[in-house]
Amino acid sequence: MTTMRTQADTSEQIMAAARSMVQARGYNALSFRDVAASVGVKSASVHYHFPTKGDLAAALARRYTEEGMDYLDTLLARGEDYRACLARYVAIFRRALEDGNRMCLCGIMAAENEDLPAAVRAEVAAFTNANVAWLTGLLAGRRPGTSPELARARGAAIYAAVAGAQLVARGRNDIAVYDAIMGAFADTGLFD
Amino acid sequence: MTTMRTQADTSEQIMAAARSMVQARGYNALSFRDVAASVGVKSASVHYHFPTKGDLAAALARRYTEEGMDYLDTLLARGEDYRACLARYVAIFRRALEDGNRMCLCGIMAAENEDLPAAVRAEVAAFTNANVAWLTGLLAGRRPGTSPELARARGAAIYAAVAGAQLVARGRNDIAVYDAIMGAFADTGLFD
DNA sequence: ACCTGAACACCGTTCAAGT
DNA sequence: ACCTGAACACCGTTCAAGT
Repeated sequence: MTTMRTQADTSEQIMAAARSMVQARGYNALSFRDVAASVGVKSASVHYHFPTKGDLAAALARRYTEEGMDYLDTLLARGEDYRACLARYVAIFRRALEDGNRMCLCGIMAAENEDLPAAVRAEVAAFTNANVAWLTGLLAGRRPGTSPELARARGAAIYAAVAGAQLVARGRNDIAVYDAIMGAFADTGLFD
Repeated sequence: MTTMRTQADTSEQIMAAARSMVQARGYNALSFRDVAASVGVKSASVHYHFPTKGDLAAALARRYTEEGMDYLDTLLARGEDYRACLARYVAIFRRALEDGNRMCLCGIMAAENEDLPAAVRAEVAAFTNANVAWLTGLLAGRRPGTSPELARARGAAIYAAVAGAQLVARGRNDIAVYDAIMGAFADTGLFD
C-alpha cells in the first residue's frame, strides 16, 4: 500500500492556479509572483517546476487540450445524436462564462498570439486544430456527401462562432448575449 | 497664411505607433518605452500627452470607433445594397489580417477585458455596441418584419462570426482560413 | 528534491528639474 | 508647452545558497 496523497503536488497546485488566472486575464497578465502567492511558495520555486512562463503556459494548454478532447470523445462514445453533441459542445464554452466570466484557455491566448513563445503558440494551434477536427468529423457523419474542404470550413465556422460569441458575451459580462447569439446562429441553420 | 505642418503632432505620432502595437500584440503588451522609442522621445514624455496607459488606450479605442463608424455610414450613404454593405463589412476585418496578421483594435482588447481600466473597457463596449447597432439597422432594412430582439441577436451573431473568424485565422496566420470560414457562414445563409 | 533571497533588466508611473 | 533623468514598486529570470 502506497503513501496516501492528501494534498496535490506543488506542480499541480501551480497549474490549477495559473489556469484559472489565464482564463480570467490571459497569458500576459499571468504573474509568477501571483501564482506563487496563491500556492504559498516564492516565485523562484515556481521556476523550479516550470523554468519559464512559456513552459508553464504550454503545459497548461497541452493538458487543457487533452482533457477537452477526452470529454469530446466520451460524448461520441455515448452514442448521442448529432444535435445533442453540438449542444454539449456549445455548452462547454458557455461554462467558462458561468465560471467568473472566463474564456476558453486557448481562445484568450489566441488573441495574444504575437506575444506567445513558439511552444505555447504551437499548443494553442493544436487545440484549435483538435476542436475543428472533432467538429469536422461530427459533420462528416451527418452529411456523408460533403467534400472534405467544405466540411472542414464548416467545422471551423462553428468553432469561430462559439469563440466569437464567447468573446462578445464576455465583453458585455452577460451570458444571455452568448445564448442570443447562439440562438441566432441556430436560426440560420449552422447546426442543422 | 498659417505655418505649414510638415510633421504630425507628437500626440498623433504616439497614437499611430500605439494603435499599430495594440492591434498586433494587445493592451498588456503595449509598452510606453517602446512607443517612446518609435516616436523618438522618452517614455516620460508619452505620459505628458497621455497620463496613463489607460488614457492612451481609451483615446485609441474612441478614435477607432469614430473612424470605423464614419466609414460604415458612408457605406450606407452610397446607397449600395444589403449584400454589398455586408461584403464591405466582412472586408474590413479581413484587412486587419492583411496588415501584418493584426486584429481589430477592440477585438483584441475585448479578450483582455479583465485587465483593462474601466474607461478602456467602456470604449471597447461602445465599439461593440456601435457595430452591432449598425448591423442590426442594416438587417432591419432587409427584413422589416423581424422583431427587434431577433434582429439584434442576428446582428450580434454576424459581429461574433467576423470576430471569431479573425481570431481563428490569425492563430493560423492564414487569410485563407478567414475566407473559408466566412464562406461557410455564407452557405448557412447568415448573410441572406 | 525542493525551496529561497538577492540580483538583473524590464515595466508603468511620478516628479522635480530643465528649456 | 513640452521634454527629461531619476526614482519607485512591479515583472520574468537566474543563480548561488540553503534544507
